[in-house]
Amino acid sequence: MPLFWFDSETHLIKPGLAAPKLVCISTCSESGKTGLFDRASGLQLVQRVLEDKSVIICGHQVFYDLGVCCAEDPAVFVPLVFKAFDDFRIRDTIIRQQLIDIAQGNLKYRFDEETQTYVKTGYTLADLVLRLLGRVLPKEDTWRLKYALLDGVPIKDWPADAKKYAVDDAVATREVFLKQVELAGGDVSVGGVIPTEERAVRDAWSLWLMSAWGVRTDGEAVAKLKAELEAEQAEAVEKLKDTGIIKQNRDGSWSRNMKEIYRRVEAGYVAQGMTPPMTDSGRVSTEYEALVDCKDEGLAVLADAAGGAKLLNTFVPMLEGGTVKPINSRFNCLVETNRTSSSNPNLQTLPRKGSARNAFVPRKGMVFCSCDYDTIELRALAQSCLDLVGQSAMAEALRAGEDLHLNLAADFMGISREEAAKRYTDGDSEVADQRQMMKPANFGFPGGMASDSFVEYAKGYGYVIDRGLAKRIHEQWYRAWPEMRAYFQLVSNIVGKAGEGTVVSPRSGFVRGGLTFTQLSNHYFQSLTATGAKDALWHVTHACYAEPDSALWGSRPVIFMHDEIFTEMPEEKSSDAAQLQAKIMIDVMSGWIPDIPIKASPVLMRRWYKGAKPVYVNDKLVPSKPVEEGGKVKWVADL
DNA sequence: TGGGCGTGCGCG
DNA sequence: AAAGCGCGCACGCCCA
Repeated sequence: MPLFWFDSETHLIKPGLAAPKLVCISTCSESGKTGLFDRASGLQLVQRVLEDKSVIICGHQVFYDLGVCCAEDPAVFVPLVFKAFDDFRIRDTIIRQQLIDIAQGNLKYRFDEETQTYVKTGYTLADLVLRLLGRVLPKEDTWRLKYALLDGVPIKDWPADAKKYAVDDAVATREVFLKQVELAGGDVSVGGVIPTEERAVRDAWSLWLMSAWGVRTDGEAVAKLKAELEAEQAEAVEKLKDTGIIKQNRDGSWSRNMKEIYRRVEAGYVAQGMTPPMTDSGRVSTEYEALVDCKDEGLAVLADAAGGAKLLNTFVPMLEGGTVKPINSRFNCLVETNRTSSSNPNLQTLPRKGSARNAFVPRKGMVFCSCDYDTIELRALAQSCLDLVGQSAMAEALRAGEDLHLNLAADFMGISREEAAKRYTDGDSEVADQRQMMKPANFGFPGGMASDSFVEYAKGYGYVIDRGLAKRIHEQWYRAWPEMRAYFQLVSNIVGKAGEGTVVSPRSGFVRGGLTFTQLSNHYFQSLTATGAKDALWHVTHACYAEPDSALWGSRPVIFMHDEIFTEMPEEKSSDAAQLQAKIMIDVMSGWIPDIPIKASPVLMRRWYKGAKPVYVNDKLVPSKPVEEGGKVKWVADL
């Protein structure tokens, strides 16, 4: 298949405008022949190339360029672009390099031969040209950010360096691509495929579209949240301003005085005859627990105010932006585990407590659909055990429809699993509490956690236990899931004496290197979950954008949170759309985790509510809203 | 004044 | 024998 490289120059990206107007298209053929085309002829050319099923299309952050074309003429380009992804005809030099680097454990930092030091790994075109080709791609003082000035000017009248810069990028992308084929030991004649890249680019396209569509917030809710948080902070400042714990800046704002905080934490522990907790680098810890446990009145106030301060400073400005223009979080397709990340702003870490999530609202005429997988990482773990060690009690329990936390609680209480199940459904609070206490066991131990660390980990779930109890729970956990001994043995063998290993995931083919024992323990189930969830996102996105007959047509994914797809749906078809989304998610994940039942159920909302429960009226899924009833939250139809 | 770094914490 | 992971972000300190 012939390869074709292209790059676009555009007007600038602005908040709320992820795909700005096109100025020109530059191209490079497999033989190295270059071209430079104005907007109209460039679009025609890209269209022809997309239509030609014999061509593989490559770019550096190619999703941006494809998105720009789609924005120029959606009716023509959206179906063509999806078809090209369907046919695995798109390649991206960033994705390729990231996959190569993850396989070698070099994604974030790598050893630089020239300087003999570890350096941060970069992925701009200039970074890759320098690293792979050993030459400098001029980026400074070029036309890069100024192509809007040439919009409408015939290319024959462009300054020579403006033409050169545009073409150079396409040429450099080709050279980088070919070098990558070499690095990966591949064959250019079959497209130079790097393991899992063909799916990765589809995933990345889904995530790019999600970024570009963006998500809105509601002005009233944001203003209310901001006012509450500001009042709370002012109150804390009033209490702390004369203690030395905080100090006033020139502009009147207040900052923590770390020296005084360190001093007080230490003094507080010493006064109780204890040694203060330390950080890894030997400094006195100032985490929440330390601030509370040192029994210093002022630090207790500080500890309480910290959450609100973070909410106010990190999230409120972002939420305010969303009342004016869509929030275009950047979703990154690949981190070391094959999971995704989100930045500017990070929508994957919005606090569950507080009201930040409640500020998000769907666009007019739309409702939100949230659908997440039920205990998916444990299901992925069970599948991994079947694949790697040939058996899994966890898999059997899941196939029998049992509750993994409840099973563990029953074992621990010395009662039968049947009895525990009955008492739990009857609302027995002792069983419910024991079950709750087993959650950290099921979530922490698979990653290779030791029972001593479990004491701290359980604290986060609200359980204060001693080392002896932690050890007993750990042993109980091993008895419940005996395959985990073989699992850790296998992990240990792979990591070996060197303390570092490389693995190819059995189902996805994803390659990751430089793994330590605990990293690998987590890696198998985390990467398998990520593979399935991203693949599900691609199929949901496909239905939304490229399948006019689908119930999902016209819906738009807006946030992806590892095991959850959050979507905007036209209200009139939202019941069918939501149920189709859930079906796609289950079907796709079942392809990756075929031996374990997969569960996911959708819920509709007119605002982002945490923990929302689905509400059905006459078999139709309708938007849910919470109502307080005698101190309990009940979910009712929001019509 | 600005970048680098350590710390702590949000989420899954 | 021993072993939670991995993101992004803000703050405050340090050093140039």
